[in-house]
Amino acid sequence: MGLGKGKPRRRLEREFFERDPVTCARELIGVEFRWGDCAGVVVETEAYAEIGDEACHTFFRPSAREFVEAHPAGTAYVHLNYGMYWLTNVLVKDPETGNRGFVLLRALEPSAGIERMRARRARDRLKDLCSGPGKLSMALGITGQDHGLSLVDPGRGARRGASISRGFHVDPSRSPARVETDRRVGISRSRDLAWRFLAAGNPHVSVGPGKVR
DNA sequence: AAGAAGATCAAT
DNA sequence: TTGATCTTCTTG
Repeated sequence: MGLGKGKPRRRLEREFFERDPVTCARELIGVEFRWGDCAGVVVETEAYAEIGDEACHTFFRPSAREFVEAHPAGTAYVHLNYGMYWLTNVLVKDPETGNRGFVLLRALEPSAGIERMRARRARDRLKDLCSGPGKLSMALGITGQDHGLSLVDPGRGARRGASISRGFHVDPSRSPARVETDRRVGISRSRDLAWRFLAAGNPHVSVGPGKVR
């Protein structure tokens, strides 16, 4: 469906994810995320930090701490939430400062493979396809099978036969996105950290800014 | 062995 | 506002 046939695109390399999670989360806004024959522009993210953030899985899950140790920056961290929905993250590790954590993908504006997304989601309206972390994982077909896959080494990772077009792509000539900052959604600890980032005014987000208590 | 909590979603 | 659904971790 025309993927890769538009403007020139550059894949984000591992170095992009070798920084602190908050910076990464902010700078992923406006970047295209491709997954096989589907893609969307990232319009909402959240940062989670290994240290000093009680909402991060590393705070209460030993297995998450082991995952951080065992994998390089740019690895997919996919987990099942509430027994029903897969949530997609990217592992971030800054080798300079030692800052480590995750960026949660919370919403995309669909840009390719839309019919496929509609079928997976059983929804028609564009805004219902990827406007939440569980929704976007479902729309793209991301599951626990993809936990541990590299998003920066195409063709390598846990799942055999995966598409080579998995990962983040930018148009180098694009103007920087206008980004809004807000508190994170659905957490009970470390509520006060303003580590959620949104494409300003974009209708494809999960929850608009200012609506998180 | 059992219980609780959890980065959600859709229907009521 | 509530029910669905299940893995990880903690406690006994």
